[in-house]
Amino acid sequence: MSKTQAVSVDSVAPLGPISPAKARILAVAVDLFHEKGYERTTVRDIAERTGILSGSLFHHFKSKQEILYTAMAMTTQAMGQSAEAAVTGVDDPVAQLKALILMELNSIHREDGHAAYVLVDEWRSLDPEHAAAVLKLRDGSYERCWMAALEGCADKGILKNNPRIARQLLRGALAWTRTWFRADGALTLPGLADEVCGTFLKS
Amino acid sequence: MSKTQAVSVDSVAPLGPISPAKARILAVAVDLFHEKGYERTTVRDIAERTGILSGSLFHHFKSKQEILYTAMAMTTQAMGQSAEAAVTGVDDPVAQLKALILMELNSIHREDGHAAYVLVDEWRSLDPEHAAAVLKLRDGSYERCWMAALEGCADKGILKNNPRIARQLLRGALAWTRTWFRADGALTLPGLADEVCGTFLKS
Amino acid sequence: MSKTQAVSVDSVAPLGPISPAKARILAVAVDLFHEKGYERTTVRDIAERTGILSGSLFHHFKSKQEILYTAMAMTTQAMGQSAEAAVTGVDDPVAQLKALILMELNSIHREDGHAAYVLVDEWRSLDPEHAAAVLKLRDGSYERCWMAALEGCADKGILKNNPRIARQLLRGALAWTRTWFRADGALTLPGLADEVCGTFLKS
Amino acid sequence: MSKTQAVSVDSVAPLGPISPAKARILAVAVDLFHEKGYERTTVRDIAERTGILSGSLFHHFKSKQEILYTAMAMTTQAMGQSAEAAVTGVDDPVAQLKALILMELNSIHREDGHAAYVLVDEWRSLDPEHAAAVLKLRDGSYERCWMAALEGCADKGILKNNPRIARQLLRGALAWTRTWFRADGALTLPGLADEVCGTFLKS
DNA sequence: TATGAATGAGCCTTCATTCAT
DNA sequence: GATGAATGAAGGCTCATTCAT
Repeated sequence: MSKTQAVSVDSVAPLGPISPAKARILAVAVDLFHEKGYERTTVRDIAERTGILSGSLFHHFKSKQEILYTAMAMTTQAMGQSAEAAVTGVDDPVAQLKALILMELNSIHREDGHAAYVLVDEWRSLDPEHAAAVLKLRDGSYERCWMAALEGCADKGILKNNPRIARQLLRGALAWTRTWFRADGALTLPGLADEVCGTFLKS
Repeated sequence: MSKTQAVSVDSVAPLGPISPAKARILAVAVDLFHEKGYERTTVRDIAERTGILSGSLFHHFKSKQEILYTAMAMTTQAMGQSAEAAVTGVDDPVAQLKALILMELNSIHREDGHAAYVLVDEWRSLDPEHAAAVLKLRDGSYERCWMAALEGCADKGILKNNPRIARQLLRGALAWTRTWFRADGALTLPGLADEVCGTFLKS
Repeated sequence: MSKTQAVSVDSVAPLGPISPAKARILAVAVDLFHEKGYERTTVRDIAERTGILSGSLFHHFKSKQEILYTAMAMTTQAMGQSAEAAVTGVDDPVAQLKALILMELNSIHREDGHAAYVLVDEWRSLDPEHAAAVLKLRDGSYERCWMAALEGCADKGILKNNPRIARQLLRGALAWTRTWFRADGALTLPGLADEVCGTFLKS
Repeated sequence: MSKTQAVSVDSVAPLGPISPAKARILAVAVDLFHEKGYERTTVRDIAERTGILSGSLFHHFKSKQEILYTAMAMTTQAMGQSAEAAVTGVDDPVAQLKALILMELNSIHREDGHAAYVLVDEWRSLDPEHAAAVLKLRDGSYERCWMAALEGCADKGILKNNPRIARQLLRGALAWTRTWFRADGALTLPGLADEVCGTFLKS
């Protein structure tokens, strides 16, 4: 996917250090993007909820777009690290897969932030250059973990689909849980993870 | 979901007759929404590509929002009819499920319009009242077909998941294909439909 | 006043014959202008309440402005005739004055139309040329009657003010009654007319 | 009048502090409303004459309507204060009445602003809620002064009419002077005030 | 005469961004 | 770093008027 992009990534500034002020702005922005969407969230909304004035935002980010990009890039990095952590020291590909599914579900449904939502829902609001930069981050780490686990399962002959296709079907199915899943007595996040894992593996 | 909505649907005008002019505007709008998203599409964009002036749009639709609503409602109705057609005369629940999966994939990937994309991607741009009206349309027909097929499979003991969960996982997985699936020699739409169907059924 | 206007009246078409259709449109327009004001009344409002479509209005009047002008000019003419009728055969200037005051009050407060309101309230919405034409109509007949009565009173030494000033004070006082006077047991229109007349004459 | 209004005043923001920028905008707006009327004055007109761009207006006022409301409310307050000042320390009700008449005429005909014109002429352009708020301001102070003076005259038996009616007739007569009175050698504002006062009192 | 789609200028308002203080 | 007034380009929508049918 990213290989077919003709867009240069060089013009996108790398993720600099995140000061506490920046972090607060990002947290607010992510919540707001989740509530109303990027386009309908104004820079004033973000400033107001952060407790500063709109002009001050631009001392921290040079544009609204950069806020979105930073949020997505950070989330991507964080999820990459979570993925690495989830599979580190786990040899069994089935266990790896189960861990990754649970990790992705946790990212989506965690209560203290909506960064993973934004990563899916606001993709189209990201400029092509920024999108390419985020994709590059994602493919480097997060997706590598997934493909390793899936290919491990395939090698053992227990994956129902081709690993590439399985990955895409899984991604869609998991991302969509944000619209319907609510933890309750009957179904917990780990329970859902097990169920999804079982679906994609031969029983 | 729709049951917990406090929003009244009564204020939303029912879908009136679609004149040729309206149909042309809708087709253009759907393409544009797909290309750039609802928010970034201006009424002037729509008018220009339709070949009329922006003021003329408002003879046919009383607001930009109504264009979105009409497009979504029409697509929902059309998909409901396609779903009914797909299962009519088919008794075997597995065959029904296969037909519905293929039908949904066809809706998403048809070349002459992007209405199904819009139905998924622009959901958040729809006012609560309009959203409730569309949901009502969808639950009445389209989702009923799906649940009948899935429950049929479950009754025969060959569905891997609870029907409700299966439906949601399937919906996410299928909708997401819009971002990665491109028909080529190796994988056709019916081939993908078979593969997805097989994933969710015990082999 | 009209003498100092440099505006030519020639460009304003004289009042042609008023067909029944025109009359109905005018009646509706006057009511609407009274309810919402000229600017806030749309040509579609007028058409709708008349029971025709907006395009059809322009077969009867060549512009919205012409509707206003026609309504004002007709009202002016009608009030001129009422004034002539009120003083015809009356010799005593005090009786004339009383009759004119009552006539003006009746015009303002009649129940079957709001033409006199419009004449006062929408003056500023009238183009200078049309305004000059209406003024000319008014000065020719209506105001002549008033001045004759007031000068008659002055000649008898019973008018408190200079006739020109008295006329202006009276006009303002009477026009303003539209905002506060409501007929009830205590105060009728003839009663008010008597009271006003008494105010401006030495007792 | 205001008692029969069902409109709540609570939703109307109280008059905040008037910054110099706001004051300049208001002065310009009032002049423009006087020249062309509220409806025909565009926010671009106001901005241009103020020397700013149209977008900047909305830093100071949240809508065009709020500009009108603020102008009217300020004028109402100012006239209330003028009225209090005019009668303070004056015991004789005739002198009070004379002072109030002159004060009202001065407000209407002052050369440095047309606020009092706007107060009368653009009443109908004011939203019902804002109108109720202005009425409340007016009845609290301005009208109280008038009624006190008129009732004082009535108690002495020298007022020709019932005080309520006298007030309304006076208001109409004085407001209308804006259309015809021009100070010249023959008639000055104080001269006119005397004349009007004499009209309403028994000689 | 009536219709109603189309016109196109114009309106109020929003909003990301800049910059002097 | 923070402020908040100012910018100026759009944006959605309105509306008097025209005209082919």
